[in-house]
Amino acid sequence: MLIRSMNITSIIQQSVIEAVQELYGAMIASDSVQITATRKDFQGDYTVVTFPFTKLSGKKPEDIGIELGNFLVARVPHITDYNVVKGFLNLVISDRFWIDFLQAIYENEDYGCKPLSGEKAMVEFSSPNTNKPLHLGHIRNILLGWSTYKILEASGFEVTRVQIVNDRGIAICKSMLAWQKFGEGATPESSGIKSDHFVGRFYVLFEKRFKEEYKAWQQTEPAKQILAPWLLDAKNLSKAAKWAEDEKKKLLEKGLPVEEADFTPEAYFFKEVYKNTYFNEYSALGKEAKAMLLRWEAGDPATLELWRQMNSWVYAGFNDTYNKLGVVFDKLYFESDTYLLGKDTVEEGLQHGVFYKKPDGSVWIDLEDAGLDHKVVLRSDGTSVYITQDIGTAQLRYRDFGVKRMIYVVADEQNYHFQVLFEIMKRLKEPYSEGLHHLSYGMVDLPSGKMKSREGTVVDADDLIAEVIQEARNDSSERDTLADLSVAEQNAIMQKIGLAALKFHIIKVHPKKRMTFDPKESVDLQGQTGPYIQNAYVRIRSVIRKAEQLGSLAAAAEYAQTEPAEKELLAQLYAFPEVIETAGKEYDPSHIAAYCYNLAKLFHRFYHDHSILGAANEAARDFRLMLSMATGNVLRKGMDLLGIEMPDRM
RNA sequence: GGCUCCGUAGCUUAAUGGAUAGAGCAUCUGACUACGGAUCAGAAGGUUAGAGGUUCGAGUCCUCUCGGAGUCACCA
Repeated sequence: MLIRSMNITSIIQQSVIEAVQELYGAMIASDSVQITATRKDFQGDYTVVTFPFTKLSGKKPEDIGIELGNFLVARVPHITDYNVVKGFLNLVISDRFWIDFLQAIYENEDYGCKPLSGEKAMVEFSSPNTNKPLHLGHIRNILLGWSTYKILEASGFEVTRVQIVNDRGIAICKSMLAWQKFGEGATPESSGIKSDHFVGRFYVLFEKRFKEEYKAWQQTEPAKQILAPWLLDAKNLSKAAKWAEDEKKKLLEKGLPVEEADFTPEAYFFKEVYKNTYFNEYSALGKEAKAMLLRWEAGDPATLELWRQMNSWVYAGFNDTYNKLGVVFDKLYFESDTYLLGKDTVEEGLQHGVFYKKPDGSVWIDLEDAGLDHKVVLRSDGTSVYITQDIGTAQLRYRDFGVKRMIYVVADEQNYHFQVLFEIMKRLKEPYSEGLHHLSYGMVDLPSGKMKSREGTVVDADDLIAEVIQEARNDSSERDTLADLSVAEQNAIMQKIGLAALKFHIIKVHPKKRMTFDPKESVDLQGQTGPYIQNAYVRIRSVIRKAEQLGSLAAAAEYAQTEPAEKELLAQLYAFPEVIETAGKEYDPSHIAAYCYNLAKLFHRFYHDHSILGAANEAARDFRLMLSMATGNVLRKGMDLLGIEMPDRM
């Protein structure tokens, strides 16, 4: 009985340990027993690698394989046969085992998921700035965050979904100022523009006006006086020359004309070297924006009102995008509430010697023995920096929810920041410090190069979503499978297909890898795509609809001999819980994506080669129906873990 | 320059240290009076950036070189 409820691979593992002890008198650890699914070209279901046992037994790997094989067949009920190829012992599992397994799971819609364990986790994702709409980079972030939440939940955690909204600072002040100066009282309603895009336009407008102002200033006498000495330094000139070379190369690669661009040292100076200084010290617009930030910090009512107005527009727009992506949050943390947090902790840590104070009054931490650097946590004027706020926010979250695991979904440009943050939390002896994890993901590039919001080369999230849905619609119009449905029903299906294409295309890539996003490929509906997997599911639904009057499926129990295509499917279904476990342990949804694709592929092949409803006998038909139902459930669950919905028809 | 990450077919990518590196796209060839062809089967395409090393066994671990990215703020 116990054996029945245990995982077959753990049974094999345990049995191998016993075998090694009985045959060779050696104790081995369970992780030295390597068990994998047998490769397709060989006979068998599971493979034990016998190379590691050569030393302790003094025998050849082949002989060990034979001895272990005999032992396992004699001792383990469901192992019926074995064969040995070099150091690989291939074990054959009985059809009975697989058929029993299928009986046990085919109606269980939560197969693969663990019950709640009482442990709590938190996932922070999306976390946008409130000065412009969401773009492709946010989409990767959101998909990873959402999927991580789903996977952790399936792993038994109670998960809280949060974002930290960067709703304050100079960026939003730029949008506010541009609206105040140039907006003429326009609103998203009056202009008919989606409200977050509306705010984003003013951010862009600010940058445009600032550039014009800067350009004009460059012709003035003070500018020339600043430039002249810089031009005399040979080091500067060589830097400028290198910059010019790099820029020219980039243009050539993109096939853009080189002649029109300005690559003089002057251009380099004003573009790359002096821009920030100009903004901070000379710019009239810069001065106004900074003044606005000061008024905001001082709590000036009119400024706060404008700020609330602009942000509420942005939130309405964000929510619309989140809705389209099927994403919700349990709690929002606003930077305007949290940016002063952490200071008390630093003061306290200062007493305990975790931090130290420099003569100028700034407070630091020495992390050199952890392979890191010295890091400032309070400025000399006593105000806090970015990391101070993160210290306080982590503590606040622990107080709010009691979570011992916090996952931050943030791009890899902040790797160092999180290394430092987590090290600080450890030294502060926070009870959850071991459970902090940075889910770091690579930035998204376009075939034409990097996305840069200032250069207008970002892919907008709303545009992209609309585009993939339109592509699904175009493709569907060439078929007539949905003609009897209402327009609303058809639209709902198009949305599921288009989003599946987009989401799967992004989430199938390992998070850590920087990815090149080709819009043309993201709307593909064939091959290794979301719609391919949906299509397998739709086929299953269609068969089940046709089979509904058949009743009990009792004859499946009499099915005796499985076909290879069926066993491959069974073995893949059997692996589902383990895949969820791995994805959860590694915080890596791409495992689930690969799994779903492989399962769909196996099903498509099985479906093509074997008739389900027209099977030779009732036993085979019922068995195959069960197998289809189980596959459908797992596909739906697996895709749900990626945030992808399955249509019943398409 | 220091530190970190990445480099796999033309392109996008997969592979708890294990068998002949697995897919998809694109290219070429087949399979539709069909349980839904958004499918299936096949061909062709690889010195896993390069050189050493550890190991019975290396795409994976170690060292170096080359190429790309990120970071090294009293910015966030």
